[in-house]
Amino acid sequence: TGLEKVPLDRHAHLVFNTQYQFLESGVMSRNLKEFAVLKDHLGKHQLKLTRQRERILALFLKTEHVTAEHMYRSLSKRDPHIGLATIYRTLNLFCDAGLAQARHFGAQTQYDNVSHKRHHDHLICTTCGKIVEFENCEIERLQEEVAAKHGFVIQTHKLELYGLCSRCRR
Amino acid sequence: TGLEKVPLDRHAHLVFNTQYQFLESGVMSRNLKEFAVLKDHLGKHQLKLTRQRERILALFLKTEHVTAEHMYRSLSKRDPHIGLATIYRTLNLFCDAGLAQARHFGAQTQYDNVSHKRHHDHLICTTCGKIVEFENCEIERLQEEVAAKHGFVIQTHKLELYGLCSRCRR
DNA sequence: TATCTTTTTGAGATGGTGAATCAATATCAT
DNA sequence: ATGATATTGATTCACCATCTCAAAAAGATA
Repeated sequence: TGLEKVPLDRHAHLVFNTQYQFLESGVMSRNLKEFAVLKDHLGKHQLKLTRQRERILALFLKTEHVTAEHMYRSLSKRDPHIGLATIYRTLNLFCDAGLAQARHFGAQTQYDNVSHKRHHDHLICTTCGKIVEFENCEIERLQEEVAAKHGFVIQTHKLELYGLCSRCRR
Repeated sequence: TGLEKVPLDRHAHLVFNTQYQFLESGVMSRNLKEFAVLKDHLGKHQLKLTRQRERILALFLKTEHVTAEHMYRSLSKRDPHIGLATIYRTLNLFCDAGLAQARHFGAQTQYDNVSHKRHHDHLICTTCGKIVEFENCEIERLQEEVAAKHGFVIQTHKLELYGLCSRCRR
């Protein structure tokens, strides 16, 4: 799903036509940074700002991670004719723009809001299914170290520890 | 794909009938430990040892990670009528037995060989899909520490770092 | 070993996700 | 306002993994 298009070199003035009034201007003013990132990406790749893209961004920024299906259900309430394909396309666009990140869970794809930097890691009991969330700075620091050693820059991570909780061990 | 069945309490003698001769005994003698784990799991859950399960295990143990499709192609050469469904079922069985671990990458599911502990963690480039395997004892030690703090004993874990490799960052 | 119960198999059907298609529509530079 | 270009959404499509079920195999029993 890569953008093959060569970036324009005339993206100095990213002024969009005033003909199109932003319906979600309230939401956007509270997410100026992300909105600017999107506009920048659109400008650089000769893409257009649409009502759908704006609405999808507004909803996307409210949550930490969503699936396309989940967004579809939410957006349909207001916008009964929004297409699921548009949501998939737009979420992939957000990935290209660096606002979102796709993660494959089971059969479904989750789109994480990159601006919510908090990643919670999980301890999962293999017997009773209990899940405990934790955070460990030291582990995160070591992860950065490992990544750097291999020339990577980390965007996000997933750490899951599977085992037996104290109750199930007895 | 959980096993709902209640474990038998008569699994003290896990002796399988000699009527069934292990076709892959050579391979199995080189993987006694994993084979024992499988037999133990089968015995505990009233499941049967079959030629297919044995062959799938034998091939599975030779590799570090496979997809069901990949195994299907390999096994079909010798066993033209092996079913893809059987491979999926058996790989999921291995996951239940703790021999394999499913990892969803893109649309497909990869099954990792857990006995290859040395290459258990992954660095994944979100742009080109490149995967680098790594190992870090210090991280594993901290994982144990975190788990202990919450009363858990770790059986296995999954650590995936997503980011940009050096090539894709340019 | 023969018999009997239970589990497993394999071929095909099914379900569900995400992407491709394309005519109609919207954006935005001029 | 106009025209070139990109986007939309209904639909179709492709793909992976699971489900179905009659036939076959495993293995407990005698």
